Amino acid sequence: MKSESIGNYLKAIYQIQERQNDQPVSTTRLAAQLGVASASVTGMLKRLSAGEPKLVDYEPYYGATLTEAGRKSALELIRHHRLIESYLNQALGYPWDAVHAEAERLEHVISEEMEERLAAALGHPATDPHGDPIPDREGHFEKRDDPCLADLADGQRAEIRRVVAQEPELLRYLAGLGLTPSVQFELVSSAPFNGPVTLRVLGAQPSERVIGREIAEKILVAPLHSTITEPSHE
Amino acid sequence: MKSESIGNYLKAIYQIQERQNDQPVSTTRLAAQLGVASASVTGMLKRLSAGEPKLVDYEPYYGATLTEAGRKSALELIRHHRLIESYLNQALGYPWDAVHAEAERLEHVISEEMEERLAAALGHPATDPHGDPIPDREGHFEKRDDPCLADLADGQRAEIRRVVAQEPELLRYLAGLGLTPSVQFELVSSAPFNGPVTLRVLGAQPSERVIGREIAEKILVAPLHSTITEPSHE
DNA sequence: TCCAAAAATTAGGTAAGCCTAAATATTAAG
DNA sequence: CTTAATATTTAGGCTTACCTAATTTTTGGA
Repeated sequence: MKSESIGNYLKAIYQIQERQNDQPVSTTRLAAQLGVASASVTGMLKRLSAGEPKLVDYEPYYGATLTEAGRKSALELIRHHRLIESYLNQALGYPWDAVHAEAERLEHVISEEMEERLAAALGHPATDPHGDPIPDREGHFEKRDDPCLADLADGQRAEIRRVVAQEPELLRYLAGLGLTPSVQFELVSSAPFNGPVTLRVLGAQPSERVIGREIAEKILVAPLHSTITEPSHE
Repeated sequence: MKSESIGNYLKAIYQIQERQNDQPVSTTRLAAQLGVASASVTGMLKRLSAGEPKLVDYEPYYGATLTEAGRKSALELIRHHRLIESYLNQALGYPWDAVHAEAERLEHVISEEMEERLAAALGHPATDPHGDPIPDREGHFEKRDDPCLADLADGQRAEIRRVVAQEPELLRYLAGLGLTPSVQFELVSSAPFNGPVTLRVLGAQPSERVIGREIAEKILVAPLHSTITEPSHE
């Protein structure tokens, strides 16, 4: 990687593109994600699209997309990040809300050797503590399109697969509610008008949880086959 | 730490001062250690002695010494470095010749939390894989003044305490000879005119080793009480 | 279609850290 | 004690990665 800054741009472009079906990323969006001024982004995009190797395709006033080389670099950083998060959590006992910040700095400086050793020590895990998939060394990973908790029908059972968030406060809140990957639950009800979502955590006492819609959309799940249909009251 | 570069200057000044009884460090010496031009060093020394907090005392044409604040920062980095080396070696199975390079980058980015967790995971070790002492969080550590292997008298037995080197080739060479910290040996002879040093590794088969004087001076030892006096031939 | 708001770019600046070349200080040797 | 060699600093430049302010382009509504 040319520099830490360049890596951060590539990661940001990758992540934004991922959320918007590979559409070009706007200057403003990137600036917001990176916390820098738009003018700085314009400058960097020019550099990235001019340099050798070309890391992004950039069309002024239109947007930026990663080239294959840029995608490769972004995924390598993401692999580093998620392996480090996993390692900090599993080997060093970090709580899941603290791993992101540490990984954010470490991801830029670890060697290929360290990457390999971390992966090996963890048994080559497929996901990090938040359920985010860890790309392999070639940048491949299973692309899932899990529905979010808010998409479930009332009475449906599901397992938490992934929590799309890194804010420590939110993560601590969810951990406090027992809503972490691999936990199973049954959706009780989704209030209308984007109201709160009520669910029952299987095997927890007490089991009922009520969370806001916004948060429910950040929890990705895998519906379970054995759906128990509750008698509907109306 | 203000920046990675500043950290490297502080570490370098500390290490040079250590080797020359806290005497002021010259621009040229620092430049050589850091691999930068002398003019760059002059510029940085000005910054370091002007900034708040003041990290070095700098007298143009005379030299630089660390202030108490500079020493603190340098020792924190050194603590990071040695803890990381130890961890890489013990927990991740790195060979001792590979830990330095990785630690050199990681030392600048780990948090206080990670420092603590590494130390705890290792049981708060006193030395790193090369036998270098690890300062505690306050920057305190036992200052020893171990003699080097070349200082021993013929027939004297000793234990290797520390190997003052980070070049991978040299470290691999020594590991190949079985000359690593805590290994015990008996000095057979020190050839005159700075000639090679011959020794017998206790409990090794074959046990005889012959190393150059220069290398022998990088191996610090602790003489053992039970000295066996060989019959002197002349 | 025209025009104001929003988005993006250009222009001009800053700080960190490096560089080379030129100037100056110090030191050591005759 | 002078001078040549060596050490150090100053002067002037470069790149990266930011910034703010001004300008230009695009877009969406009346």
